[in-house]
Amino acid sequence: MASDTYERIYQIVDRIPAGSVATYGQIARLAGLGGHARLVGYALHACGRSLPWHRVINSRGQISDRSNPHSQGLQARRLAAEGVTLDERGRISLDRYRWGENDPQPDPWEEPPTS
DNA sequence: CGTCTGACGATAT
DNA sequence: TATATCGCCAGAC
Repeated sequence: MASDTYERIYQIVDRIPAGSVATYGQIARLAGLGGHARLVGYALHACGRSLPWHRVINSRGQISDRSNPHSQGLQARRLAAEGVTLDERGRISLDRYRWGENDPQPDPWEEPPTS
């Protein structure tokens, strides 16, 4: 075990449901780390476990750059396998897939009031 | 024990 | 929207 801090992070990440994604900052907050998102990223880098780390992305809705480019492709592939689609720019719609806010509520403005 | 680095985030420009 | 900077913590040396 690396430390309680990391363990806490791993627990949160393990809770992310398939088809949803969470940001590093969001996880840091849920783990009681405040806004220290960097620790989440570093923890995941050192996890080396069967964690769904691919469901964790940065606040821009993109897959963060890392030392291993190969891992980026793997993450994108895994997300796609779970139904998370990517933009042409490689961005994900956080509004749509963000963990805890993925409630389908299109609310289509069918007819705007003209009064 | 000092220094550097890293899978981030928010703010300013 | 993209780029530049700073802050923050935990490991590796």
